[in-house]
Amino acid sequence: MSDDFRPRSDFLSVLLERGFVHQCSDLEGLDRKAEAGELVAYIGFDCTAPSLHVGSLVQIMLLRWLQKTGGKPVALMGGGTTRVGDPSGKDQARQLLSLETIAANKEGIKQIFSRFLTFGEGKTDAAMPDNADWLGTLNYIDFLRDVGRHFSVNRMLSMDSVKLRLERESELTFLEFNYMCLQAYDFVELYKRHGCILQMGGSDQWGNIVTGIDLGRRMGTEQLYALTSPLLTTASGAKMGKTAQGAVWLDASMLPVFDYWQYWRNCEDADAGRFLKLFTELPVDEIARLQALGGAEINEAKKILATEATAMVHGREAAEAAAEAARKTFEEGALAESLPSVAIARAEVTAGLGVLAAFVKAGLVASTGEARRQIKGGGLKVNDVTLTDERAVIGESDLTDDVVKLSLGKKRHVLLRAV
RNA sequence: GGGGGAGUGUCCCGAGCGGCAAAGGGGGCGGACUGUAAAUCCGCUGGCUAUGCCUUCGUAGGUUCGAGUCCUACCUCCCCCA
Repeated sequence: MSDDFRPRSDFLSVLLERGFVHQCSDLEGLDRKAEAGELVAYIGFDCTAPSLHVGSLVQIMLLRWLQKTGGKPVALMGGGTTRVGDPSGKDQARQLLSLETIAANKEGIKQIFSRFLTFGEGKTDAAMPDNADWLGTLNYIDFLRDVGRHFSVNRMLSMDSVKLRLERESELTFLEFNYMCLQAYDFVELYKRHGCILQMGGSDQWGNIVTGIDLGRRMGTEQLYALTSPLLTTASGAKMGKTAQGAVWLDASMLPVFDYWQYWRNCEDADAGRFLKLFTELPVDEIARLQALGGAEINEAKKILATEATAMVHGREAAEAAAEAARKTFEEGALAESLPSVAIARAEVTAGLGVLAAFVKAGLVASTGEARRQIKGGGLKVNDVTLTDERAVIGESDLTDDVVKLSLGKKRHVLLRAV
């Protein structure tokens, strides 16, 4: 990527300015296309999970910015390719999913996208095709003859994703090996169907995308383009979007809004500015000001990051509520109504609920054994009082407005609500 | 087809003379210090109705008072030869 390139299109201006671009096959060419208007670009998402998590957020934002700057975003559902699996350097071949699971996952993912993009039939309305539509009916012989002849095995063998597997002597099945052919074919197909000339994706997709461009040239499309976003890691090098509890889901039923807000609030200082640019839509000069805050003041920036990023996914109201719950919990030590809560039968409390069982029910610990260990380490609190006796019992006297607050460590809180 | 090697705590890597709930590390969680940060230090890191019981070392059998460890068969993966 050339440093002295100055984009004229809104689309690339925003992307470059906000740190979305890792590699691009031809910035100037793409810039001209974007400037001419109605740039159609796509990103593929596989359907391996019932929802999307923070790891896909950069990609989602790319599509959102495209739409905001006058382009047409296409979110390709990999209903077909999910049945194959990307080699992508992982040692383990991906588990093959059933058709029903894939269909269900697709539904969940649609929900997420509808919060970020405007769908419809208009010129800049987003579309969500599924490559199962064309891959599913593909005839093997026809595919080999029309498409397969354009692929060079020599080239494919030299690609990092493949090379890595070969070098590690880790098995790479023919099935996986074909993944990139199908993905390349998707690009050509989307060009034909939607006039899509740009494929975006994470930096690990570079090889696959370029293969698509290449296939396009051989099959007579116009010039296609590739643009990848940087692989996101936290300042200390960990992958984004994973916590001990699992992935940071963008679906409130899989991760409470409060926890989502907390995820951003707890990012490392060094990441705050970068994340504000990528995951919020605040103006960059405003972000520069926030980023410049030093010491404890950077917490203000992180709170803004959390609220803005949460508002994007869960709506402004829910985000404000999460921010308020956090403020009450951490800054006042008060009991906030909107902490994640778990319902429990009143009778259980009346009869006296053992603390070990209570924490397991709240989902804060995985087993009574873990609860015991945490108590020993001073990690569990009931209504902000550190537990010292694992045989303690929660009774009606512990309820305030039918609620007991259970805490694991300083940050994780759940309200147990008697009903 | 023939020969050689490997599979360990359901996060990963990895030690393991027949007494093993199984060394060590990474990761994670908790505590201290801070600012709900980073770095550092300390503790924890199979399950349970718990001085006991149950389930774990690829799968199924066997030898033994006792098997992750020895024997047999099978499964999976890797290497070499054909």
